[in-house]
Parts: sequence; structure tokens; C-alpha cells
Amino acid sequence: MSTGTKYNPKEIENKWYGSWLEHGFFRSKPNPKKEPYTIVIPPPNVTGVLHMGHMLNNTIQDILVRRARMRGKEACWVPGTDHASIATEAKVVAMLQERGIQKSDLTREEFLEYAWEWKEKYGGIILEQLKKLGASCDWDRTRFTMEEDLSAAVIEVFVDLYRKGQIYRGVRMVNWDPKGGTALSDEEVIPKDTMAKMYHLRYEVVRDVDDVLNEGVPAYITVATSRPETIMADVAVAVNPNDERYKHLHGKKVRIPLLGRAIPVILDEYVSIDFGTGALKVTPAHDLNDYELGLKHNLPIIDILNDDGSLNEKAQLYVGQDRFAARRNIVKDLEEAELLVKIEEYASVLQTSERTGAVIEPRLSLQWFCKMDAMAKPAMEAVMEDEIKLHPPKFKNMYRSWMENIRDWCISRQLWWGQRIPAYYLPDGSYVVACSTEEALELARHESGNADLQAEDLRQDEDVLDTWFSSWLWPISVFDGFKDPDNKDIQYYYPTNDLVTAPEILFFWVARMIMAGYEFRNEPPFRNVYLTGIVRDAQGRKMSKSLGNSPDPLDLIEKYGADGVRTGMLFSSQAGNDLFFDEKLIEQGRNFSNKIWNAFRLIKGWEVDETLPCPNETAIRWFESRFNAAFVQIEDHFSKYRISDALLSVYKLVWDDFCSNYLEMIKPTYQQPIDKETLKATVGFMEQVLKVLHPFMPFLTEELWHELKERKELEYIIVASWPKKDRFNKEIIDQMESVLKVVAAIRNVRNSKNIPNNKSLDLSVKQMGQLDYAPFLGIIRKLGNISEISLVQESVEGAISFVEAGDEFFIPMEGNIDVAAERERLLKELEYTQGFLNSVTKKLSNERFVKGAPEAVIANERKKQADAEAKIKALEQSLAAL
RNA sequence: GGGGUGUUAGCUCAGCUGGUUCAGAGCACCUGCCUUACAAGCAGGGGGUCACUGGUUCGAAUCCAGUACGCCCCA
Repeated sequence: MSTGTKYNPKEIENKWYGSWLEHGFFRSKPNPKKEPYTIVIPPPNVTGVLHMGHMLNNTIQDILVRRARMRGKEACWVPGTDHASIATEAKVVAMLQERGIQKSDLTREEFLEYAWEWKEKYGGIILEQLKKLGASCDWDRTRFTMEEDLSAAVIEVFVDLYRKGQIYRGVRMVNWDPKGGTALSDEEVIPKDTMAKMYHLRYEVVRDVDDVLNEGVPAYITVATSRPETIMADVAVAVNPNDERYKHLHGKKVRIPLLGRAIPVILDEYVSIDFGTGALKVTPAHDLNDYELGLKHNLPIIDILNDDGSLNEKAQLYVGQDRFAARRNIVKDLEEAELLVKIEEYASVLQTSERTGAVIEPRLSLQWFCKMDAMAKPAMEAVMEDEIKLHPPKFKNMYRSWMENIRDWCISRQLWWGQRIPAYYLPDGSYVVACSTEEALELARHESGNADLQAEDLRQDEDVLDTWFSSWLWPISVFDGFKDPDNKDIQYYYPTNDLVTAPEILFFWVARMIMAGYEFRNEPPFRNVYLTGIVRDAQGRKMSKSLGNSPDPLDLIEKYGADGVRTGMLFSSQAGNDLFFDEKLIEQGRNFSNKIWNAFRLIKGWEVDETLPCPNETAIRWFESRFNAAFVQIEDHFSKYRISDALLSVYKLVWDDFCSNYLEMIKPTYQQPIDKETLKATVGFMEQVLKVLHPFMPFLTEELWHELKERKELEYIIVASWPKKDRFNKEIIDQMESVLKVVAAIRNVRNSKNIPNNKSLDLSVKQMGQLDYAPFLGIIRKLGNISEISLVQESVEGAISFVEAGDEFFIPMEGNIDVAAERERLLKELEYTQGFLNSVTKKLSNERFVKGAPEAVIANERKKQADAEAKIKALEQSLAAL
């Protein structure tokens, strides 16, 4: 091991990760003697590479798992990836294009072959990257949502839900991605604020036989629309019945511009009078609101668009043109026909595809849906009643409002990469749903009464299932809970303990897993959900590859070490709060690694002299208590899932208490040996400190654990026992706090008087308070570089004085003290203390306070009063002595 | 428009059940130190009207109401 002043993580990280794997420390098997602790990884997209969000998320999971393992739990962290149908299909299509192959030239089977090829080659890179971070997953359990068993589970669930009447086929307005050629869920749609154009078009009013208005001159109604290319799909113009401007048009018909088809004017309160012109064209096939209006008024539906967003023959005009080209052309033609009144700009929201970026087309289409009402109910109750706890709990409200307004889940996707929907169509157009072709055939023969039906007569649905329809089963399927519902793994590990994920997918993943948990196992999938924030850059933008504002996590690990990156990320990462990433944080993490490294170097460098007595009893007694007190706090933070707070407590314990205070107290003079007892205690403390550090900084702690002492073969810190909560002496902690304040005051005098550190000083104490300094004199001498401490009865003249813990301290200054400055300083402090005393006295003389406040609070106020009085007295005497 | 959530130091955020010198932490900043584990360090220090206005209370950063501004979700 190199013993330079800088910690060098590189070879150490590879060494220990390999060693952990070799010894199987990450592996887990059901063990009836131990309590299980289980986490399933939120399966990253198989096409993905590690980004900062994964780093944060997986660091937290690893911390939880490592702590559980040390606490003697049977810790099991199941890794894996999902098949991400849309993203992966896009990558495969791109790969094919590079080879000059079009997807449309391939059969489904051929395409899937390429897809698997791609997956084998590039998929799962992300899991390798997680190893660099130190993730202690049970890699033998790695699962993939498209593998055979997990796919079988998906099909089985589909069939099961279908037979329970929970899955149906229906016409719905879906978010259609014309570029991807598939329907998207609402969550896969990204709204973008844009400036849109509002076109005001003239629709000619059809004259009735008895029409008297404007004889000979055509009358018009002006309709505002942002989508002029859809007028060919218009089936009505709607106005508000209360709109005075259009009263004369009630019951009339108007003609679609250019096309000339007559459509009715309908009345509906839904139309807002002040938006646009107050007249709304109704296009049920291409707008959700219009669709509903159409249903209400019994209007026909005319769909003029093809799958790829071009116009079909039903449009009659611009057939074959893309929707945007058609828009440009129709605007030109309308203008020429003088049917375009004006064009207005207005702020609007454009719906775009998360994957392809294409503008979403609201489109009627035949899709498969999963009913949500029944399953949502227990899932909502579980969270509301804390059977499943969200951390932080502020997300409960959001969860509830979503679950209360839940809509059916569109589960079909027009893709090939995914589990194909197990619906089989008969020649007559009816269909059966079954787990296999054979079963489907049997069913089809039975239902149709046609025993001659052959497999070739059945046509399987072309669509695949939404990837989330795999992911929602993840906590069950990774333990083969569908294939073999009573197997040992699922019995032992399910329900899992904690889930760590981002609030963005609380609804469409977490909520659905909860539904699946109750639906298929009658138990929740997990007990706690820890929601991380989003990692943003310094300007608050979400880190993303497309923005190029995200550092490569592996570069960071290379530069700062995995431990540094892990702790750095966690420093300012409260649960549920977004994290503003700054490389400074990682630097701080790296510096912390280095601090620990150097503390180790100090201890390792000492020679022991067995004959020496132990001069450090007080320091040892104090740190023991200090550690236990801090540990109680750390455990409290963990129990509340305040991981960042737990880290900060560890950080302060290590840096301030252990390094700055304890080690400085016990450190022998340079090149002097240390006594046996102190060394033993210190090595023991170092071990304890390394243990509480281990979940956060696994590599460094494993290294130092082995360097600190000879270890037996399987004696690794990763499986060392977590400290136990122990009693601590509050008194010595408080006393030391006062003593350290005295030390700080001495150092302050040194600093403000420009007295060098290596020049020792004398100190006199005029004791008036309760603290017995005897056990602490050695510590004050050492930390304050004091050569002599004397107890005095009278104030010392010609000295700088200060008051701590009710006692007055003097540092004699050979001669020149700036009396005026000293007086001013003392007066200022006196004034402050008097003010403080006043407020306390006022409180105590308030009868209602004394009557109303609890005993402890009053006692405390009295103590404050006494302390302040003592301090004032001391300050006054110092002033007099000047 | 509906719902949620937030506003505390220059920045990022703690502050739990109202009560300790409660106004805190980390970073940043200032001053002095290459002191013998660590300059990726040591020692010391400055910095806030707890968004605003009212209310409840002996007592409010904390509880309640309203206002302003921000963010998120849904329409």
C-alpha cells in the first residue's frame, strides 16, 4: 500500500470489488435464521448508460443494502434491466439503417433477431457501470424483462386480467406518435410551450328556403383554429347558446371552406365565448374535446389521417401530404380564396413524443386497455394508511389525487420489441385470448363451434405490450412469483423492504407495482418508497444527454474515486428534493476520503512503548460517549430515511470529533511512542468509525479495515457487525464542550494578538462555576499550547481575559495590552450579556409564563439567569482589573 | 382553472412534538499559518427582520388565515 499524503483510490477499488465478488458477499439465499432485507433495483433501460440520476439512486440503494448486511440481515439487492420497447426499437432501427436495412423490409422474426443481437452487444452496459460505483447487487440474480420467464409472467397476467374482465379492447383517443408509429401513454408525452398560430377562417352560412338575410350576398361565420388542415374532418361548428352574436345561426348549417360540405351549427355551453371567435369547429377524430362533443351530439367521425401523419383519401384534398405540408398548402389556398380572415399568434402547449420528438396526434384508435378503478382502490389505501410509506411523506397527497382521478391504462404499443399481445383473431373477426397458440386454437374451436379450425386460421394481434406492463410485475417476477407462486425465494424475500426511485415515476411505475402486488399476491410489493430528487445542473436544468450538461459519472469516479463521488452526491441530497449538482460537492467527498486516509496514517505510524502509562483517560472516556451519542443520532436519521443527514452526522463525527478533537488530544509529541492503552482504544475507535462510514464509502473503509489490523480470511468490513446503540455519558460530553470552548477562546486570543502557535502561553483560572477542570487540564494544555495553568482567587492584571462556563480566564501578556481596545471588547460583551439577562428576567417575572410553562423550561430559564449573572460579575471584575 | 408544494446566511438546505444562547449545517467568503497525519490541510472570524400582513399563545422560524412570488401535477 502506498502511504503518501493523498488517498489514491484507483487500484484499491478494483481490488476490493473483485475480492467481494470472489467471496460471494453480495450473494443471498433464503436463510430462515436471518431476517431478509430486500431491494429490487428500478430496472434501468437496457439501452441506457449511467447518468447522474442513476448514480444518486443506486448509491442510496447500496447504502441501505450495505447497512442492512452489516446489521445481520440477509441482504438481497436484485439487479436487472427493462427492455424499453420504444427506445430500444429506435436504436435497432438506427442500427439497421446504418447497414442499409429498412425495418419495413423485415419480417417480425427477422427484426427481433436483430434486436436481440443489439441487446446482447450493447445492452446492460449500465450494470457494468454500477459495479464501478460499488453497487453490491447479487449479480447472479440479474433479470431482464424480456427474458423467457418474465415474458411468460406478463402473458399470464394479461390472460388472467382479461378473464377477470379487467382488460378490454376499445376505441379511444390516444396520443399517437406518427414518427414512432405507436400510441404513447400520457407520461411519455412532453408538453412544450410554444407560440402557435390561430387561423381565422370563414365558413359560409347555408341559406334556407325561407332565409331572408343578406339576399344575394353570402353570410359567413368566422371560426378560429390552430389546425386548418383538419377542416376536412369537420362535422359541425359549435357556439355557445348564450352568445348573442350567433343567435341568428341557431339551427343553421355552414359550409366547410374549400370543400363545401355542409355541416350543422350546434349549441354547447362548453364553448367559451371569449376564446378565439367564440365559434369552434368540431373535429371528433382529431381532438379529444371534440371527440367528446361529438359523442354528446351524436356526430359522425371522419378520420382523415394515416398512421404516419399524412392525409388519407377521406380528406379529399391534399391526399398523401404530410399534416404540416397540408397545413402550409391549405393556408395558401384559403388565402387565395379569401376565406382566411387573419392569423393570430398565441401561447400554446405543444404535445411532443418523449422518444421521437414528433408532435403528438390525438387519434382514435383501437387499443387494449387495463381497467384501473378496482385495482387502484387497495393501492391508494395502502399508501394513505401507511402500510406503504413514502419518504418524504409530502408525496402522499400527490399520490392520492392521482389515484382518485385515475384513467384506464392503454397497454398496447404498435411495436415489435416487446411481449406480443396474446389475442388471436378468428376468420370471422372475433378473438380469443390465451397463453399459447395451442390453447388459443382449442378455445377458438370451442367458442366458434368449428372443430376444423387450424392454427393457420388464427391471426395473433400485431401489437406488443407497454414496457410498464412488464415493470409493474418486477418485484414479483424477479423472484419467479408467477411461474412458481410458492417458491422459497418469493416466500422469503417478498414483500421487499425498500424501493428507491424518482418522483417522476411515482404514478406510472410505483403505483402500478402496488396495484400488482395486491392483485396478484395480496400483499404490498415493498414497505417503504424513498423518493430521490432530480439531479440538475447549477442553472437548475435537468441533467440530460441531449443538453450535454451532465458530466460522465465514470469520469468523475476516475477523477475523484467512487467513495468521493458517492458521498459528494449525497451531501446535498435530501429525500425528494432536487439536487443541484456541482463538481465542488464531489471534491468535498474526495477531500473527506483523504481526511480519513490521513487519520489512518497517523495512527498507523505510532510506535508503542509498553511501559508508558496512559495519560488519555479523559479523552478516551469522552470519545466513547461522543461516538455513542452520535451513533444514536445516525441511527435515528436512518430510521427516518434521512440518508443525507445520516451522512452529515458521520462526517462531523469523523472530521470534527475524531480527527480535530480526539486525535489531537491523544497524539503523542512528534516521534514519541504512544502508550499501549491509548493505542488500543484508538484502533478500536477507528474500527467503529470505519464501520459507520462503510455504507457510504465502501472501498476506502475496506482498505483501511485490512490495513489497520491483521484480519482472518473472511473478516471483511462489508460483513462486519454494525455498532450497537450503547449508553453514553451526557455529562462528559457537555463538560468537554465547555472545555473545547475554553480552548477556542485561547486560540482566538492567539489569533487576534498575532501570537504564533508554537509560542506557549500561561493561563490562570478564577473558578466560580461548577466545572471541575482537573481531568481536563492536560487537554487544555495540549490543545491550547499552554505551559502552565494556575488557579487564582483574584483577577489577574495585565492580562487578556475571557469568560467561559461561568469561569474567568486570564492570559498574562508581558506588558503591552491595548487597554482601550480590551475595555471596548469587554464592554460589548457585557452589554450583550445584560441584554440577554434582561430578556430572561422578564420572562421569569411574567406570572403567566411561570404558571403556564413546564417545569423543565422554567428550571432552564433560571439556570440561564444564574449563568448570565455570573458572567456579568466576572466581566465587571475584568473591567475593574484593567 | 383545479390540486399539491415551497419561500430561513452569498449558494444548497436542516430546523421533528411551539420552549436550551435558536436562528443552525455544509459550501463559499475574510484573517493568520507549508505546526511534525492531512494546504485535498490547520486555527480563528464575519454574515440572516426566518417572503409579507394579521391571528392564536405566557412564548411563534415552528400552529392558523390572508397576500406576494416560485416550482410540480392535472385540465
